Formats: sequence, structure tokens, C-alpha cells
Amino acid sequence: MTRVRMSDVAARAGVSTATVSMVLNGVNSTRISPQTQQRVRDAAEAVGYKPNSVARSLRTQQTRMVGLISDTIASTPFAGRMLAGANDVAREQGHLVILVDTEHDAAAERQALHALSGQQVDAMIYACMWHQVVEVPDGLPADAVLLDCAPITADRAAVVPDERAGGIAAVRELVAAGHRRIAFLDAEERFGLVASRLRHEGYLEVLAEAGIEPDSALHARAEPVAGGGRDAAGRLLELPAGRRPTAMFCFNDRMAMGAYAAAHHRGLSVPGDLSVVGYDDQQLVAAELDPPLTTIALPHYEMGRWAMEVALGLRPADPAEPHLMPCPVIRRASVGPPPAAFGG
Amino acid sequence: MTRVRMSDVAARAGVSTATVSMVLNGVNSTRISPQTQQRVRDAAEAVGYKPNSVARSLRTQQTRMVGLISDTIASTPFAGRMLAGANDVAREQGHLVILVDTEHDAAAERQALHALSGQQVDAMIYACMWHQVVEVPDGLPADAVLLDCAPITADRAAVVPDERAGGIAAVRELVAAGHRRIAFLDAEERFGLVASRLRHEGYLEVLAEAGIEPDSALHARAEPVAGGGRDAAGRLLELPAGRRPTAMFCFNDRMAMGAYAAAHHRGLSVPGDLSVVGYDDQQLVAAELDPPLTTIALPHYEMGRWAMEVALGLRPADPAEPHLMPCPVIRRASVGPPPAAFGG
DNA sequence: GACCTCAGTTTAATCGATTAAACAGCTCCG
DNA sequence: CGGAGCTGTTTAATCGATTAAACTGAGGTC
Repeated sequence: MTRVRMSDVAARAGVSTATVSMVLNGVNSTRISPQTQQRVRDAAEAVGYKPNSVARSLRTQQTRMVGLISDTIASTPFAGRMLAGANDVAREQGHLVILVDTEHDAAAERQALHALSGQQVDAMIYACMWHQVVEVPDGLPADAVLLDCAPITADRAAVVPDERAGGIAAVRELVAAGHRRIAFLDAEERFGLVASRLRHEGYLEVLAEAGIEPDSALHARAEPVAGGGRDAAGRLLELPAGRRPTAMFCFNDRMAMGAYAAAHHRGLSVPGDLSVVGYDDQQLVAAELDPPLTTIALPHYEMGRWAMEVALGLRPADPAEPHLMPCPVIRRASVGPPPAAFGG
Repeated sequence: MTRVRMSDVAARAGVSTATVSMVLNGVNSTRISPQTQQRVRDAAEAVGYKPNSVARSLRTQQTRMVGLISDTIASTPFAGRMLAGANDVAREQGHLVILVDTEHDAAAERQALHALSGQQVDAMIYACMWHQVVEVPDGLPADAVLLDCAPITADRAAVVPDERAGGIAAVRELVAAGHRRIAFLDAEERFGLVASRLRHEGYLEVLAEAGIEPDSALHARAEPVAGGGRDAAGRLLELPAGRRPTAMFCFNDRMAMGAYAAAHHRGLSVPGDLSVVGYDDQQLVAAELDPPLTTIALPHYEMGRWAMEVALGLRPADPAEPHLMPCPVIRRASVGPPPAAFGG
């Protein structure tokens, strides 16, 4: 039951631990005779030797562990894919990740920072569950990487979704289908979402490039959940025929789900009478709506990978500017041409 | 920049490292004079000492880390709450969790097991993303705890949802509302889901206790996604008036979502014409349907906590029998009395 | 005064690896 | 024959803590 140590391997192979260490790590291997190498390997195999990483870490000052601090990453369905991306890179590089959830509690954050640095992690990632601008907790090492958030101070490597480009792609999708009266079902301002501002910018930009005069009545705001989407979409659909939108770009998939409900409630079909584009590509939702929702995906997995790659020094990063990760459009079946009455 | 060691504290306080260690760990503290203790504490504070857990772990043979191996826990929205539960307990106990995702790949599993045991974790949890019976990978320590899965061999502590009781609660909900023709929208057999079998048992048991003759036509099976639910529910709603169900218990919330769609498509209202109960209480879905879905919650958070508590020895567990965690019913607005034509 | 006790602190071994430096044995050469 | 140069391996220091055992004085006892 008791662990087998390197000295056990050494004893069995009739050599010193130094030799065992060198053979097993492939260091200085040209200087060790092939017979000895084989003997050591056989012995290690025979006794089932597994190196004690704690001892190794103490000596080498490298733990091959990276700390991942998040506000609530683990407890929300959103960001699991970020974790997966980060994890995959870590594993490819032979690193392990220690996950700490702080629930955005300052005390917990400090404690976590303490624990992780005490644990001598090789790198650190600070992740948020949704795109925001944060004040980094002090004690966060200068070489920590921010994931799905940008530091107020713009002094650390960070990666966030390219929301503006996502908004552009979404609205272009609708313009390309022939729509001219395109609503933006936005989140209310009080939520202070950076995503909201940026997606709105993208929306306006496409209207401009398509020569469409923005109609402020079509910029609806509500709570960014299904109920909010349903109500806001309902109000828009009550607009007189000439002003009523033929398409809606929704701040997120849940609002889009609400837009579907509002349309169905009025006997309108998607995409026959109303085209809808969402945002998030929320798992188990977007694809399951009827019809399946065309949406803009949040590149969680890719951001997770990027953050870990930077953290492990596999890729350079500019601390002055967050890296913008593209948000791909996921074409499904909720976009079609505007109804004939509105057609070109 | 260079780390401060215990010897630095010792030097500043004018004592030996042994004293520092004892003071800071509160060991033998009665034998150390209060003045010295204060001096040590001040010195530690002044130089910003943080113990090196790697060194400590090497000496004490305790890492205060627990390994959490999962098939895909991190990459699915389902099980984040399990992680959160496990994490919370770990933190309360001053432990950290190392997360490894193996994507159910045997090689990755072996590698993870190696890495974790090399890392000398104090405990280990093996988690699945959904309730299943598994063959545990060999190399998994005998005192590892299984989370959301049961070992074929029934020889390890494990926790799973009490699906049968959940099925009972769900169907009782409908019976209590006055329904007699209650369908079960089940997952197809080919998926081999233990949850499916157990929830069905619960369903039958309640019918029996209510004196309702089971009608095999009302046990519909489909792929457990929205589309499957919609089609299966559609077929049931086409049944002649006398045989048509007035309520549906759905294998999961996504199928329930499909049932809503099928009802709406036929101009039927929920719960006016059709009552629906789901399963999973899937975040960002169940509560956002219109009307909000009455469902049975999977106790992910509680199972996560339980597993960690057992892993850390805070609570006993019987290895011969998986612990059944209750699934609470979440009452929302999708259950009502049957339509008048069918009423008592 | 010799000896014991006890409080307060230090010494030194230890955990299990890594690695620079030393060493032993050989060959080779002038 | 004496040393230089190799080759293959070992010795021993080290990483930063913990902790059993030893030590040092001071006070108490007979």
C-alpha cells in the first residue's frame, strides 16, 4: 500500500537515485549506458513507480498546475465550455487546473489568491461568467490572464468576445435576406452590459452601411430573459403595418425565445412573418427552438483555449488591448425573406 | 519578487524556523511565550509571509487537494452545479479541487488518474454528467467517491438522484390536480438511460396507487430532445377524445418544451387543455417557458456536496448501496385541472 | 551543593525528488 | 610511467516546510 519511491526503483535496479532520475526524465541520457537505462526502466515498471509530483515541484519550483479563479463559472451553464477549452490546452501541455469559485466575493477572492499562490501554481487565469469590465482583485499576479473580462486598467492580457463584429454579422444576416425594418431587442440599460452597447453599435453600423435610417422605436429594451423578450417583441408587433419590424435581432437566445412566443401568440410564423436572430448559441436551447434559431455563438471554448495558451506562454499577448475573439454566426432556420407585403 | 520563506520570518523575529512554524500553526503554542508569539506574528505580517504548500505537503503527506475526474462535467451546462456543490464543501474545509475532464476516453482517464495520484491528492471524486451505471476505471482508489453514477460492482460510495421518487412526485402532482389520463413522454430505450427506467417505475406506481389502469398507448417514446417531445406529444394529442391524455409527464424539460410546441400548434393551451410536468429543472429553460414549467429538479448541487463530504470523511457512506438524493418538485404554472370535458 | 523539573527554544532529521560536482576506472599518449 | 581525457555513475546539497528530541537556564527540593 505504501507508495513506492525512487529509492525503491534504484535499489531494485542496483543504481543510485540520481541515475534513476536521469533515466526517467531523459536528462543526460547519452551519458548513461543503454543496459543501465533498460534496467532502470524495467525496475520502475516492475515496482509500479509513479513520481511524487509534490517532491518534484518543491525541487524544480514548477508545479505544472494552473489556477483558474472565476466568479461563478462552474455554477452556470454558460461558461462550462470556457473551462473545457482551458482544460484541453492544459492537458495537452501536461498541466492540471485547480478551479476556484469565488462567487464574486472579495473575501473569497483574496482567500483563493492566497491559496493558489501558496500552492505555487505556474500560471493563473481570472475568469468571468459573462463579458464585463472588472477591477482586478489586488494580489492577482501581473502575468495572470483575464478570461471573458477586461481589466479597467488595461494592463493585463485578456480575451473577450468580439461583440461588435457579432452584432454586425447578425444584422447583416437579416439585411442580406432582404429586411429593412429590423428591430434590436436589447437588454435594459440598468444591467450595464458591455455586450449590449457593443452589439448595438454593430447593429447601427450595418443599418448605416445598408442605407437604412435607424428608427428609435425599433430599439426596444427589456429584461434579457424570455419574458422580457416576449413583452418587448409583443409591443413591436403591435406597431402599425408600415412601422412594424419584419425581423428582430435579439440580445440573447432567451429573448429570442420570447420573441418566438410573441409571434406565435399573434398567429405569426417564424421565419415566414418574422425573422429572428439571437445571440449566445445557448446549449440545449437555440438548437431546440422550433424552428431552430439562427444565432451568434459566443466563442467560449476558443476563449478558454486562448487564455490558457497565453497563461502557459504558448502565445504572446498584448496587455494593453483585450484580444477580441470572433463570434461565428450559426445559421439555422429562423431567418427568411420578409413577408411579401413588405418585400422589395 | 523572490518568495519569502519561513527562514526570513525567523530571522526577522530572531527565532528559529521551528518556533515560527509552531506559532503560525498553533502547535505546542502553550510552550511558547506570548511575547515571542507576537514577535513572530508581526514579523510574518511585516514580510508578507505565505507558507509554501508544496513544501508543507511534502512533509505532512497531505496536500489538501482533491481530484475531481469527470467525463465531461465542465463542458456541459448540466453539471456545473455539481461542481459548485463539491467546490463549496472543499473550500469550507480548506481544500482545493483539481478538475480533470476525460471526455470518457480511457487513455485520458488513465493519464488523469496517474497525474492526480502523483499529485498526492487527499481524496478523489469520479463524476458523470448524467446518471449512469459505470465500470470504474482501474487505478481508481478504493476510497474514491462516485458522483451521479453508480459502480457496476457496488463497492464504492456513490450518490445518484432518486429518480424513482422523482417520478412518483411528478405523477402525484398530476393526479392531485385531478388527471386520470396521464402520458409518460419517455426517452427511447436505445439510449439505455437508467433514469428512464426508474422514472417509469415511479409513474406506474402512482397510477397503481390511484387506481388508474395503465394504458400502454400513453407511454410514448422518442429522442429526449425538444423535437422528439414535440412529435411524440403531437401523436398523443391526435388520439381520439376518450383516449387522449390530459396531462404529460416528460422525461426531461426539453421534451416538455416540445410538448408545449405540439399543444400550441394545435391551439391547445398549457395548462388549460394540457398539463405538463418536466424533469431536470434545467437552468435558463424551465423557468423561461411560457407558462413556466412545473418540473422535478435534479439535485446536482446537493449531490456535489454529498460526494465531497464523503470524500473528505465528513460523513459516512455505505459502499454497498448508492445514496439516493431526493429530487424536489418545483411547482410553477404548467399544471392545472383537466379541461372540463374530462373533469370528474 | 547536587539533583530534578520545567518552561522556552533550538537542533537536526525528514519528506522525495533534481542536479551540480565529484569520482572511479579506462584508454591513450608523449 | 604519469597524467590527460573519457565514460558511466555516485555523492551530497537543495527545495521549504514540520516535528521529535535535545538543549539551556532558572527555580525548587532535600
